[in-house]
Amino acid sequence: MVERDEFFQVRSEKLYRLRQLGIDPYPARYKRTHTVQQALALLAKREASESSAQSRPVSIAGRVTGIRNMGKAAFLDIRDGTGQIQGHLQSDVLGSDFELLKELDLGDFLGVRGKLIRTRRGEPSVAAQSITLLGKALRPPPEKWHGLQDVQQRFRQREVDLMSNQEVRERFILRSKVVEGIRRFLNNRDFIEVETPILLAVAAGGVAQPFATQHNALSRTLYLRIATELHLKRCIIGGLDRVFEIGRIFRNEGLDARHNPEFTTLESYQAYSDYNEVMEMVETMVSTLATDLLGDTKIEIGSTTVDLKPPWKRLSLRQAIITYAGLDIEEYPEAQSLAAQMRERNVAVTQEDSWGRLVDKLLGDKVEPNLVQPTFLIDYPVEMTPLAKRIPGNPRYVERFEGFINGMEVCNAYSELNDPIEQRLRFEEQEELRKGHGGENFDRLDEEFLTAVEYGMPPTGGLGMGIDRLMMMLSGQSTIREVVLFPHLSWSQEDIFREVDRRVQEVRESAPDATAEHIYKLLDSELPNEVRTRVADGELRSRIEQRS
RNA sequence: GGGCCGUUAGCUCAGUUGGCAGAGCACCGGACUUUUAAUCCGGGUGUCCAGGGUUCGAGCCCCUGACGGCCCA
Repeated sequence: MVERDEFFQVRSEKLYRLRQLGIDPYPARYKRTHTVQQALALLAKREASESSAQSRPVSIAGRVTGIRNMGKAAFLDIRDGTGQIQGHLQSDVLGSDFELLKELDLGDFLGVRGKLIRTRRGEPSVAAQSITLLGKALRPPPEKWHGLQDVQQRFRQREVDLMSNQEVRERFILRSKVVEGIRRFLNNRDFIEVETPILLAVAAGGVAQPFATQHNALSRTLYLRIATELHLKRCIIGGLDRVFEIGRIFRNEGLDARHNPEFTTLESYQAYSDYNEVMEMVETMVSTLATDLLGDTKIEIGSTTVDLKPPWKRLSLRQAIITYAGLDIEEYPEAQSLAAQMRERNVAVTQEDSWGRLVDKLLGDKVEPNLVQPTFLIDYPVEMTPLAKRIPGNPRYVERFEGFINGMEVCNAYSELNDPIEQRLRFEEQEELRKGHGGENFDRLDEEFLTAVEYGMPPTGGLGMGIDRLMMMLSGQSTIREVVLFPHLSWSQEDIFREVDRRVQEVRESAPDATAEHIYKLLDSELPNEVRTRVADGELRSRIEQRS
């Protein structure tokens, strides 16, 4: 629904007047000769050479972010993606073009052609010889000094956030550079980038609930991937010795500061390697990114300083739990006895928790918050990790590590299990555990993957890294929403009304004779709680009436 | 799930003891040919989150709910 407020009205009228004057407010193209950055550089270069050479006019284009109107002259701030420059408009120079200024608003896009000058106050400017409207805005930008602050609106209308908050723009430029840096790093190490399917018959390779969707032509339920792991290993099996994928994965779980239902991961697999080499790669990669992009391995996250310089601390999971929880998991090999010990330490546990789940809770509750400086926790119990290889001589543990920074998990890696017989058994164990612990997530048996491993798989070091969490760390943000351009949010009020209207329509179509009262009663009981509680009775009734 | 804080103009925010709903920016009208969050003169544009309650009178007090932020689980 378009809001027709005062601002919209006034700007619409300007739009109409412009068209009356024969001006196209949305021209198809404009011949820009310089970006703002190029124009500024050109001016600086000319001034440095102190040549008196006559300057040629340039054409720049961008959004009008400031207007200082002096009557027969005006100064406009023009911003493009590379920077901001001032346009100096004078009525005696511009003639009829100067009339356009009356219809110009903050937020409009404008082309300015003229010579580069520096004003009396030293501001680099384009002395306009002509101006061209490139795109009229019908809504005003947010307050120019504070920008858009409302958190919900910032995420729901990220474009407004981006246009008004420079640090937000810079953060997403950094994100692009981080991804680019990872690609370059891996390419330099002879990895190739591949793309694997998102729609799958079995969402395996991780421990999470998948989203389900429907393939109409095949009459088949498909799942959105929860990991890229199994297909990447099939690439390794096929002889692509070093592969990686940076892509979106989907996990059907709640939203909070660290979780978005879709997020980006890097997974890499390297044949003839193991988790020790992957550890080396991770600490080198992350510290290289920090040095290249932020200029230092020391980064500020809130009030703490984290130093990403290698080597990172290595600590066995068992030892970490002994240190931070005062508990040796080897002394409590049964879920029941371990749970009892955990209760004594005020860790919330349930009767149904599996042993692996309990260890995971210990890790999350007692260990993770303490791992502020970069730390690799290594060697995990086999129960928690169906895809990793056992440690020779220590078969209760697998060669796995997770990297933690600032109390947050940022990566997970294994010496990959390449024994097809054991891999099948480990998957079957997961299926068994699922039967005993219905409320928990376990990995799923993927027959196509097992067949692939049966063709023979080299020893391989694999890595999964959360790009969003890496970005949180590198940009010092405490929520994932600040590093995802368009994060998922719960129902907006507009969503709620749309959903109500849709359901009203649905009922009417299936039962054309239904009375308003009947529809009300039906929807009152059938609307999902999330929706029903956010529609007042009167609102619901009036929306039903509207449709009758 | 629990605790704390918040929701007031398009945006950023004030709002006294319960007594005519405010400021800055933005916007509208006017002045102004080198400004820098331009300046000057004039104009307040509102479902004070919603619904109840107390009261002569509620933005403010009470209850319920919604939404959001932070902290805890």
